[in-house]
Amino acid sequence: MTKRNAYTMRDVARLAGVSISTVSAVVNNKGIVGPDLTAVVQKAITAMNFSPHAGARGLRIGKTNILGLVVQDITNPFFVEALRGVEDEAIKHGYEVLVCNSNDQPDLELRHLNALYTQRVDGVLLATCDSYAARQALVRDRAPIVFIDCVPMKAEVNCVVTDNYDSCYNAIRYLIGLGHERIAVISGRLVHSTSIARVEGCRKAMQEVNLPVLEESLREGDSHIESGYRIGLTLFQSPDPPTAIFTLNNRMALGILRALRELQIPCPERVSVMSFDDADWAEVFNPSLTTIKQPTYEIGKAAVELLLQSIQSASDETTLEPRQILLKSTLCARDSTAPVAKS
Amino acid sequence: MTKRNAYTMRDVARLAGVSISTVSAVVNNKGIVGPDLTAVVQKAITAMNFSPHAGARGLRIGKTNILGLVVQDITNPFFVEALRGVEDEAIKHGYEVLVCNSNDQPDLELRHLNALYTQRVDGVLLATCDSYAARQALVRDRAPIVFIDCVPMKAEVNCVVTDNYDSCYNAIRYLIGLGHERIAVISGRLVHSTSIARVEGCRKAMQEVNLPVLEESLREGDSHIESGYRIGLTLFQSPDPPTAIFTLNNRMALGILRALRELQIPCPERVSVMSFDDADWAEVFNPSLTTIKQPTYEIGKAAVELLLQSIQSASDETTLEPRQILLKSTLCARDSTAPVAKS
DNA sequence: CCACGATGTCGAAACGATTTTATGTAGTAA
DNA sequence: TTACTACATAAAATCGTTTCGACATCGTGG
Repeated sequence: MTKRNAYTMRDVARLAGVSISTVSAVVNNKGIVGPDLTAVVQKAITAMNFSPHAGARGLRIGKTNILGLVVQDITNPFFVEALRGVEDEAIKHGYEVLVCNSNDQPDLELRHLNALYTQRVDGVLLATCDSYAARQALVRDRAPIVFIDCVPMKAEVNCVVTDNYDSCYNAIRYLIGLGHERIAVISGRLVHSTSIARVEGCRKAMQEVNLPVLEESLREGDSHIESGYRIGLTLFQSPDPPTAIFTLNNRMALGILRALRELQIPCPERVSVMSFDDADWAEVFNPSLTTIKQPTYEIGKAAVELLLQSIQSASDETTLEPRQILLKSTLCARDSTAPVAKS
Repeated sequence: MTKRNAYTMRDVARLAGVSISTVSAVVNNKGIVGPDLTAVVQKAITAMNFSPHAGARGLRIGKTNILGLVVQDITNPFFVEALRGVEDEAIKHGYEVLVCNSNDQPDLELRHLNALYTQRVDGVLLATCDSYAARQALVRDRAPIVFIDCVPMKAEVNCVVTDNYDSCYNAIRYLIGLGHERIAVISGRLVHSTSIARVEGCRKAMQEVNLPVLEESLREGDSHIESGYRIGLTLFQSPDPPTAIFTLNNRMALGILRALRELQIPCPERVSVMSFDDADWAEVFNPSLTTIKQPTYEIGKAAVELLLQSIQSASDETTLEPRQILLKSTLCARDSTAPVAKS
């Protein structure tokens, strides 16, 4: 069905009584075909509901007009919003987007990258799930690539990320400003460059005011609700629980809140909670949640812009210095954070 | 870059000292090449990091191994979870997925469908944003199609949906069982078959117990937070406010909850809230939200299975009766619903 | 009246894979 | 030895486009 009844340029040419190359010229409106013939061809095209075969076109011109996007976890609203930015920008430039979810599995990510290469996508956007694997080597000389959110360690690559370090530095400063001294930080998995940068930012802020950086209150989660919940429970069973918790991802914040509710610990009276990543429910929550909001949509958009430049320069045979784009976040102060209670 | 350095079968053949057809036979392991030669070819393939050009292959065999997925609104977690189901199942059968977001705009949806046809995808999964437009005509004789979630009105098509009618019937019965008589229903836009079916289910349950179906408490929203909020506000400014609210989508429930908080109306003491669509925050909310949980992942999975059958039968030239698959939902009773308060 | 760009159209050769047909080489039996 | 079967490989046609060079037509200026 798919191809049986599909009309080709030859059919159109026959119906219009012109040659194939004329049809091609009309389809790609090269402007070298006379207006009367153009009209005839156009009529034939619409009559047959003809649409050119992208695969054949791609084979000939060596370009598919498809971009690949590989994300760690499509379940995370962060990546969905980035995807929107990617898609909108891609469409604007006539590209389609092949979306792959690696589900935080490096081998699946690799498989996706290989599949994208087989499809000969013109470029790849990658939110890698393992900053230590040398992914960039795998795609080198295959297709231009731009990393988003999570980038390879110590490698000069094109990437677009939030300024994680600064964001977290500011977040902790904010908590310190409220009088908190016992601050727990719950990070995502430390194989992600994002997590590492965020933790560093937190550390810096604490050290700056000579707060002891409590290793036991720096916990590594896995970005899912369960880990936040579990860590929350143990954190409050310790003899000297924190007065503020900063989760480096929004779903772990949900876990913390569940733990608090279960333990009947009032927020923000006894403990302040703050989270990286904003979400639509954050404002409606009771108490509404203080968050750091990333310019998520813009990350996707900027990444595509960078990728298209990269593709362009590759076809020009010019070399382009890898660019690192850092985007600023916003601190959304709400009700889940409050000055530390006197004890 | 993309194609400059890309090796072809000819290169592999040259390196291995065999003919192109032999390489092809090895790549598609047809099992007709001797074991020793196969080894030689394999070595050449890995040495060159060769991977076949999907476009060329597709051109020849008339199959791209790509499926298209068009959704109304990728921002809605429902579609993300369905997407996961689609992708996992697609990968399992060697397909890639081209994801498109129509953003609830019929013209954008149409544009996406045309683009997918141009790409010659082997099949399309469509969550249409307008049940009244005759989308199926547009794709007929182009590619097999399976509708998910939102289907065209009065048309015999392949589709996979939740049993919306029954789900809502049961939901309202549940509220009635708690003693509620003044029940407000907030639907999504009534151009979606889902909304229509859900409203019908609600109506049936109310009529069955001779509850007056209050047209003024049946409000049409647009599935976004704002509309829930706005409707919530007006609903409680009416002289005789409802004792229970059932939103037919989870984001509108967020809007309702915001309105309740702003108006200082306690839930569930003064009003019970219930929502279609479960979400990860629903359980953590305060009070935790009673929801109807759809088998979202399964919808995606089932849709791909159906689509692959459809593709198969199309290439067999056999005809297949359109199938409608109805999946059951689950009622998750939590704290936001309670017996009606005595006044 | 011829030479000459300019303009507009066409024919044919790619692009990289698959598949059919043809060819070659052994091995077996008459 | 010859013929015939098997089997492994080679060559060529094909899929639907794009694009380059060729060709025809025409008006203009010499």
